[in-house]
Amino acid sequence: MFAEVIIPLALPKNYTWHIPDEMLDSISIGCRVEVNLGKSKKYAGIVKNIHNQEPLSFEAKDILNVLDPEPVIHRYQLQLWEWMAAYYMCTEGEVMAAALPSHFKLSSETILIYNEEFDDDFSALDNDEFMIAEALQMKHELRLTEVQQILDATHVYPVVNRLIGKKLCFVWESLKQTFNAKKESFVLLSNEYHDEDKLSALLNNWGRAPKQMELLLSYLHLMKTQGEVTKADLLKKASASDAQLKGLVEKDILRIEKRSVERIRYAPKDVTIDFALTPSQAEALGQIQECFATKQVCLLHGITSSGKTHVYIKLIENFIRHGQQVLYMLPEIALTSQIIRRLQKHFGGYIGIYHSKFSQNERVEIWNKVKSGEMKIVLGARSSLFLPYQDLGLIICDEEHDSSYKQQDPAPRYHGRDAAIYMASLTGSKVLLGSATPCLETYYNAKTEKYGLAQLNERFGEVKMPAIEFVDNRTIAHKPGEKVMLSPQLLDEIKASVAKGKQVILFQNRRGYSPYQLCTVCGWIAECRNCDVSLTYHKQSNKLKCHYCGNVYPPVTTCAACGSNKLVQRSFGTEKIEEVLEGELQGLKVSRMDFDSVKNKNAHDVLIQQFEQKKIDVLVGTQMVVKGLDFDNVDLVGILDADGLLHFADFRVNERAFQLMEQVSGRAGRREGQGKVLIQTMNPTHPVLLHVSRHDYTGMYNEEIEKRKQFFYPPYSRVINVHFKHKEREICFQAAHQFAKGMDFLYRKYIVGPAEPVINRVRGMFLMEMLLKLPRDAQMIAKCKEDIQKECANLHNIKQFKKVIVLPDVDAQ
DNA sequence: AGCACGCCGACT
DNA sequence: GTCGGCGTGCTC
Repeated sequence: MFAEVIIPLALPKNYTWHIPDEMLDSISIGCRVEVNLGKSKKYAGIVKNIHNQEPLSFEAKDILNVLDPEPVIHRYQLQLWEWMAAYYMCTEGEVMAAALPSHFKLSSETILIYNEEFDDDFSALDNDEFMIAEALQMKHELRLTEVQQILDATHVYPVVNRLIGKKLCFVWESLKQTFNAKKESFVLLSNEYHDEDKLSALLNNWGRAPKQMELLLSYLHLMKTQGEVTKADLLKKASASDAQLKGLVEKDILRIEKRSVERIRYAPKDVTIDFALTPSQAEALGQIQECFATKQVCLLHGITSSGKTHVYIKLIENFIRHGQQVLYMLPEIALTSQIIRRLQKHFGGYIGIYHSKFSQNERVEIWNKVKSGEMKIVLGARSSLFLPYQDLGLIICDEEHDSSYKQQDPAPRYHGRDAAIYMASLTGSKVLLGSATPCLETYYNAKTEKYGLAQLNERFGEVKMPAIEFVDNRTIAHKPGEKVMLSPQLLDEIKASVAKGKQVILFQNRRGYSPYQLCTVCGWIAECRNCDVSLTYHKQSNKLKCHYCGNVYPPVTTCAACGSNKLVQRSFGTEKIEEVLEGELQGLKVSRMDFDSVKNKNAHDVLIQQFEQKKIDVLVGTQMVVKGLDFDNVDLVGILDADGLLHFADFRVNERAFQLMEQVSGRAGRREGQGKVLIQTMNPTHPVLLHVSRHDYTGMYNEEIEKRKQFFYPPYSRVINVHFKHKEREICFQAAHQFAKGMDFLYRKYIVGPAEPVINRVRGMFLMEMLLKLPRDAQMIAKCKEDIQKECANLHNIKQFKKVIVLPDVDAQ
């Protein structure tokens, strides 16, 4: 018998291994197996299929080991992986790499083992060999990474090979098992003293060691109050030392036991729903349930602050009362402790959190609890789709319009929402998409009745939608060529709001201090060495930063082109706004929330809590302030540079700009009274701004959908964006054109480009892009994906294009 | 992703 | 003349 095995590598197809007879009983589809790949490397792969067709063109190697007594993933997950690889044009191995917590993805490491028969004569060894030999003699085993450290070099194979040749050591490939159950020491009373009489006798006849007696008494007290006592806890609460405890253990009064414990502390498992839905929420819930009777997917279009979460919570309750599991997906950065706390309050220990900030050990723990069905609700980012749900009833995809649902860089470049809908069709689950500003494609699907539609048009507690006002930047005095940062109107409004005890959020979609530094003499701009972007000056660190590759440069004081020192800063980022505000509004507390200010794990939460507790008057931030946050006391929101949101060459700009502004506006006046939004712009009659001012999603939708139809963009077409990357601009350019020529024959009328993107160089690689707008014909799209792959092979057969990287991005954002 | 094989420049 | 650089291709 043979097994088709998925290896977490970008192999073009799955490989087949032979199943030794003795493993036939223990192996099954979905198990991990240990296999050899290449000369010595070992991997843990997943069995996708078991069959008896002997491969003809090669001899299958034996499987070395079956690593799991039962499958780690379900059959439907293998189907999801297969679909994802085909749809998003990557390998199943790449999907596997994204899907499994890395502790399941073992790969071997080389270990050197000292040959004990060696006669310890190191005289014939050279310097490097001697250092390794010495270390080996002492430790008997060395990992290859340790050898690299000792020699301070990466290329250590020659030395290792010489040592093997001299029979000083041999090598061993070992799979590293990396999941460690967390162990904690518990303190227990020896069985003998469970007898009350013996215990009191012991205490009454206590001789020396008063400290030990004190500790014992503390222990007895803790045990009575808590039931279980850990060593760490006991020593801390009794402020005792290790030695005292050791004394008691040696006298066989106490004993210590190591036990595996859960890393994540779960709240008690109970459901508390302590609110009632408003009539409009109840109606929306009714609509959703009605939709689910006939449709698999339903869109909940609920304006900001309408209490969508309450509807979700009721719906979740329904599903888990039927014993089914629920996945609640959010974009990564909206997974704030605010929303987590809120759900935990209602569902306690039934809820598990899964996203990138969790350690690999924690992820394995959640994985297992989801698989066993113990965990009923998962709150997570897109990757939580890959967890092994055993009975998934519902997937909620909140803020479904958010573009960060689409994975960008490593393959699979999948869309969390779309993959969720596909997965739901495999598991027979329902999908609820939620948004105040649905993605155009989604709304289209709802309008054409592919999806159900539920509406929530009333803000919670009858809060009015904020009033939108524009500040016409053209009427404000400013230096030519420079942007208005803070208009007098805005400053006055800020002061007025704060005077009323209210809080203010200012939104600027740019971090840093100043997005570029310009030489006034010759027009030179400081740029990144690896990317075609201008560098942003960060005042706090006094550095220039590239926001594309993260490179940091010292600040420039003289122009690199003409040597003048007349450098000015153009445009402005969050950091500069923060500084200027602090100058303008003496005595007000201004804070900044962006990628730079919330780098470490807790900074974000700390900032939010400070804002909630009104320790901050004005919060300046990027996108981050828009997502997943809910503040009661904000009555003014300022959008500082609306034009910056409207000037991108992308068919989704208008949609995006509307979504962003509408979401930011939603932060104003969330509980009482009417909030105000002040938008600074050079173009107050821009159609998108008019729709924003009326909170008119449908108006924006109707206008945009017409354009999509006219220019054949989604939802009327499907787009695949093919990226080309190469170190040399010319080769990249030619390769893209060569590729397009190859596709031209069948797809002429669907090709846009190829063209150089606005940012034409990232991390030292030049970029080209070719967009395919394909009709919504599944067969044609499948054929086109095949042709892209073929054309890619053709390109790589031409020797100057061998190293051109071709990356297809299906349903590109 | 590794790792082996193979072809060209700077050293004893 | 060799050692070692990394470009190319294969792994069931």
